Amino acid sequence: MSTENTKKKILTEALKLFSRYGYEAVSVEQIASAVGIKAPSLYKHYKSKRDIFNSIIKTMDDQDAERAQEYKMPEGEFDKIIEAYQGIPLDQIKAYSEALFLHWTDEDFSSGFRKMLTLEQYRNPEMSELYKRYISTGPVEYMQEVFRPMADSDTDPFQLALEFYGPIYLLYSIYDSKGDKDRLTGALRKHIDRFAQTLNVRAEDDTKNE
Amino acid sequence: MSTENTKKKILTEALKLFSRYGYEAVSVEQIASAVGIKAPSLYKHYKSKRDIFNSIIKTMDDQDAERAQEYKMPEGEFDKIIEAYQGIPLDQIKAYSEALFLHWTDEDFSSGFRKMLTLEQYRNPEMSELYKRYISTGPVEYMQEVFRPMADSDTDPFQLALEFYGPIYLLYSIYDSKGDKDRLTGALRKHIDRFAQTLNVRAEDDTKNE
DNA sequence: ATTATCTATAGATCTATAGATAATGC
DNA sequence: ATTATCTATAGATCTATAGATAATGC
Repeated sequence: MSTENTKKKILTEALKLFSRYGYEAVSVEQIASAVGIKAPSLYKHYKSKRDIFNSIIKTMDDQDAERAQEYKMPEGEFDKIIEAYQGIPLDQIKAYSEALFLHWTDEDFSSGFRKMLTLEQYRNPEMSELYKRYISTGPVEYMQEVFRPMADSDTDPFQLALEFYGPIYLLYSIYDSKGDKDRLTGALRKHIDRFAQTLNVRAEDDTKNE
Repeated sequence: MSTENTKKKILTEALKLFSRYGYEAVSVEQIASAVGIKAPSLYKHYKSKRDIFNSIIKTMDDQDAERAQEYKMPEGEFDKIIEAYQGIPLDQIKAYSEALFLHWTDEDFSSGFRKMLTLEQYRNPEMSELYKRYISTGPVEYMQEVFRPMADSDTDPFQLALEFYGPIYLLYSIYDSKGDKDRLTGALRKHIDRFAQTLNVRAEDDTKNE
């Protein structure tokens, strides 16, 4: 196998192990064994165990930047992003949410990365930040901005974001333990449909009461 | 300090560490140091590191059984429990959910236990089962049974359970990173109110369309 | 007198390096 | 000729035990 392939395989096998047992619980020997080499051979590719871990995070960062381009999401300051998303149709939010769900569950690397962050989230501020950004409060804050124009007196954006993203966040966990891709994607679609319907019903209700 | 107090302190300090770093990443010396003794002294109270871990789980099991009594929840077969809960008023669900939320976030032992399970959930089947039972699919299945009578053609119980419990499950995670108890308890209450309101609005809507 | 804690340490395991050997590429 | 892998091993750390010493309770 070529050097580059070995280096890549070390990364993916390490992620597999880290995402299951956590960084500290995985030995360099376990990683090497999964790759099919001896532990000392790893050090020709990475200068330390921590270096493998850091490379995983770097890889995710790079893929994330690529993905942002691919989805043609607005770039630049956070303020600009929000502005650009104010007029977004719900259909687009739906397609985007579904893609994101499959990304964090069905794709090996991203799914492993999410699980790894889940296991490392309480350890140190950097891991906590990454977990928040990708998986927990990040998406909530993002949806909050998306829903801001739809909010009224008794439905603040945070509440809407919570009710939109909560079930999705829970579906990640259900996927981890049961993993019926089609059923859960169906539930996700239904959830978004119902969420949109509720918003409409509420809006009509408000109009009636005026 | 008395023997029993030391034994208890070892348990709580170990849980604090396990819930932050994960079982494998915590050394016996770290636990001992948190208690204020040397590592070998631990072995007068617990026969191994794993024994401490098992005692934590045992303690949780016992507390859980006690709590079930305290809340006067129906006991016995799952079928019986469901039957007994069919006619439950939403106010009671609300109070129970709030108590459960504070239990898993605000109480040191339960909150630590939840975090520990979060970190151990992918490692082995036993931990996976406990995580599911207490935190993820367990509550979903439970709410599914509670909502079964309210379901109709386009709203299956799973969907309702997902939309009810999803935001609560997400609030655990938000609590872990931000931890504003009052604000998040408020959001929880609001969520349950809105959920109940939506059910009513939907029911009215159905009647109108008949 | 009994029991909790201590120091010392055995034995396993873990990360990482040194230097020998095998594989690969000009 | 260069580079990837191997064996051997240093040095740190980890769990757990043995036996000495200090603290506690009749």
